[in-house]
Amino acid sequence: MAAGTTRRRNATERASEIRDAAQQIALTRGLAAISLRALAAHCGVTAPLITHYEPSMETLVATTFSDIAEKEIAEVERFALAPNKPLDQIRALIEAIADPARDNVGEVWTDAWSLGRRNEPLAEAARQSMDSWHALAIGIIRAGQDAGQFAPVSPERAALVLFALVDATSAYQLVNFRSRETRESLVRETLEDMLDVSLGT
Amino acid sequence: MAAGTTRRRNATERASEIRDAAQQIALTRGLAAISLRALAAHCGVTAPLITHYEPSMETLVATTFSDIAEKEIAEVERFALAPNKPLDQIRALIEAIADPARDNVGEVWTDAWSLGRRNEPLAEAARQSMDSWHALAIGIIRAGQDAGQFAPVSPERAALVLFALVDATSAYQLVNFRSRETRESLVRETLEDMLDVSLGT
DNA sequence: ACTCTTATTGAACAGGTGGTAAATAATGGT
DNA sequence: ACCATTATTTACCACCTGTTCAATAAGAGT
Repeated sequence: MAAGTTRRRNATERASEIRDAAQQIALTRGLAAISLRALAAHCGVTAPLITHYEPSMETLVATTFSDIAEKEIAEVERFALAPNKPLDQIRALIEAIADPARDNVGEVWTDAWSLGRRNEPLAEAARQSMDSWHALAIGIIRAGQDAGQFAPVSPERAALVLFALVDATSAYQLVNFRSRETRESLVRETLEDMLDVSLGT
Repeated sequence: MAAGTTRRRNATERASEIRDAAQQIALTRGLAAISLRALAAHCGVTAPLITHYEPSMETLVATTFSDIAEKEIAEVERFALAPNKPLDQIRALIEAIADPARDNVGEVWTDAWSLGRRNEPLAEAARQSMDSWHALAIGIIRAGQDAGQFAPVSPERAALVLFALVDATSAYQLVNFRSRETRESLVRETLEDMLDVSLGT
């Protein structure tokens, strides 16, 4: 900071700058790396100022996770629902989820489950975003069944299995278990079997 | 510590006391709670003494995880392989895995995936124990198929799906997503569908 | 120019983290 | 009874965590 020159910013602007910083830290160093000092350094500001805007790190971690997760869901939903036919939609969904650009978000999800045990707001945020994901999948699966293109399994259970596989492989990736190709085809082929459809590579 | 009386223990005894403490801390407060101070307090000893036995917290976390995971695998394996018929074995496997007494270990697994990203020895330990689990399941599945009782799916893929569901539901539990019954039946019913068998409740 | 509001800082606190060097004292061997 | 070994402690280090209080100063309104 240049001598005596303290930049002053309006509250809402600074607040969103801090939330942006929190998201960036979470995506690059994990949810556990969100701290007053890390945020302060990232914004070029002192620690107490962060406290002024975010009195509780616990809830900031939760809202940061929620922001990241909901943003991704919205993006994937837009991409997946672009096609008209359910078969193309489920293909788009799988394609979007498998995108390596999604890796960072997957890491944040694993952090959320681990930290959620001792951070109830975070646990609540995780449950909510999980429900959002399931709702998206269930909608597509129902439509496909109504069109007679998907096997008549329980949409709820199929969605549960789908994301359980997605989430597990996402965690596996953090410790480099198996290859990306193996992890991805595990999800794809199991979904193919469940719905009795063919998803492209 | 009473005045001037410093208990002195032989090295191997103290070493295993520290490792036991690490396991206890991991199971009750998570892998991330393993620290020099926590171990020292738990053993009623000063921090540098812990360093004397465990020069690296990073590797201690990894070995602690490995100890916990391998011990559980050995126990479950003994229980699952007790019956003779593969159908009874897979039932026993599922029953053992679903045991709520296993919850703490599940939490440690989720910690391992999250922390494994920045702790390579831990990641390596996770991969190894995952392979142990898969080997156990694959053996049972192969035997069942040889006996003509299980559907002729790829044993490797079936095991991968089985544990992906187990691992995901284990993570879900940390944030109280869905009920235990829902999580458990997700695993059981999917396995029933895959192998075309009936597993008791 | 002056005042009021408030964004921001500086300085401290108590406690946590892993880690090191050297002094202390208990033990086992002779 | 003495000595050598080594388990253990004491005293540090540098750095991290969240938090509080009062001082500072930038900006908005008049």
